[in-house]
Amino acid sequence: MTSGTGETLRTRKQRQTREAIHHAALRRVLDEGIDNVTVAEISAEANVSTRTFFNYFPTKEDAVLGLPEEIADDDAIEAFIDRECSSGDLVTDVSHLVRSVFAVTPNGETFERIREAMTRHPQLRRRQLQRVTAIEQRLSRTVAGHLRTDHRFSDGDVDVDDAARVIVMVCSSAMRLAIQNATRNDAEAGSAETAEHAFDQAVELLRKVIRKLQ
Amino acid sequence: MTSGTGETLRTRKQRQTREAIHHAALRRVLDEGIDNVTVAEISAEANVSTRTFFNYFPTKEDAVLGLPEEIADDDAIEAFIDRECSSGDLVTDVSHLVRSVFAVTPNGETFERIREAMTRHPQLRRRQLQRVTAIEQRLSRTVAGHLRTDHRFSDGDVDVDDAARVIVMVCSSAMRLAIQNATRNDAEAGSAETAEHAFDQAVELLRKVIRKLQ
DNA sequence: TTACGCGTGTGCAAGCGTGCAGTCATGCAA
DNA sequence: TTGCATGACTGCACGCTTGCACACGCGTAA
Repeated sequence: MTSGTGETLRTRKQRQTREAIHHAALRRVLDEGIDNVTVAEISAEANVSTRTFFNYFPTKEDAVLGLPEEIADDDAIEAFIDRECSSGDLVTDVSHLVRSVFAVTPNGETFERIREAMTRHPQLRRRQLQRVTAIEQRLSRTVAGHLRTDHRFSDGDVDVDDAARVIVMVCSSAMRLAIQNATRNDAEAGSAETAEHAFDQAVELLRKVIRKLQ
Repeated sequence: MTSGTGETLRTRKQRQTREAIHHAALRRVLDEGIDNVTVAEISAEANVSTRTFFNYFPTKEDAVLGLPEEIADDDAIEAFIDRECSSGDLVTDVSHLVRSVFAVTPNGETFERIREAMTRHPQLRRRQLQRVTAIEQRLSRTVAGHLRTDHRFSDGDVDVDDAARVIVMVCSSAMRLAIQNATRNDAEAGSAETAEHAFDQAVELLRKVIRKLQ
């Protein structure tokens, strides 16, 4: 009965509803501006009640951004860090970790439309930046676990939990900087490529400035 | 007619109203928990309409925290940086700058009660942390202006505006860390002194970790 | 096929937050 | 003292967001 990979009817309906709400929200916000569209209107266009709207997305902004079902859980983070954190450079590793949580790139066209909406409406960018800080605590726990195996932090000079929080904070700063750069009004017609590179550039910049501060 | 320093009747009444709302909010939230108190109840206790409540504070949380009338404006920041940013160490200077925006310590007892409320209700701490990021942009502009006179950044190696944003982000991370440390549930009965030192400790920690990351 | 359990959709009521417009008090100048 | 301009307080209407309770349909085991 399922068309895809063991996808049950219930699950499929759910995904369709989520996408219907997301697309309706994105379309109307791009057409009329976020402040001229109500949740009721978006819900009507997606054929659900407003109550159902909020079952799928916690805020109107999130519906426009089309958040993935759930931010990667601890296990996913754990798996990722095991796979990718081998460069030996903490800033690089943690930066990639922070970035991975948001690397849910939908198809190109939709991505561009979301970026366009974020550029036009600061509230959307702010919301996206908040998502970064929202996961800092969870990331800190994971990073702390891995710092315990790092020889540079085994001398007891600094508390490992504190160090992890600092590192995550600094790296997520780079992530926020990248988001800001990718959604500046004066940005050249960015394209996904620019958005892809914005993060790497932010990390590189972070590294340069740290060096100067020494 | 005015009791204090050229304070007109209008101004005095305004301050009294603000304090009445703040104290009512803080008292009831500490007594009953933030989710068991409505804006209507607080407003009633302060003898104003709910509409007036929101004329003074943008959110219920802000009323509990008792935000100062306005975050220091550009001129105030400018004056401060001229006065204090002379240590020759950018991390120190900018950190003090970030900190100064929040150095509106009310009298000790009220301060302790606010800290208690923040410790008990994460929403309050989150709100306080948001205030830090909210002023990052403004601080970045000021810092960028001063970086142009810094020999380390006159070589054109990195864009001054970008560098300023990175530095402010990193230093405000320290500020956020300090706020978190000062309002942890497992903190020893902190006292204002701990809160005072939390920030310096955070900056020192930041410096150590940066050194290890090199 | 039937019957049950559970997840999902919905309406309703309440609280939060804001723009608008009307009323009233304050501050100021004649 | 009087009169006016300005700004503060308020009510109202609306939109956002959430908890609760109920109804309905999907999934499943017999």
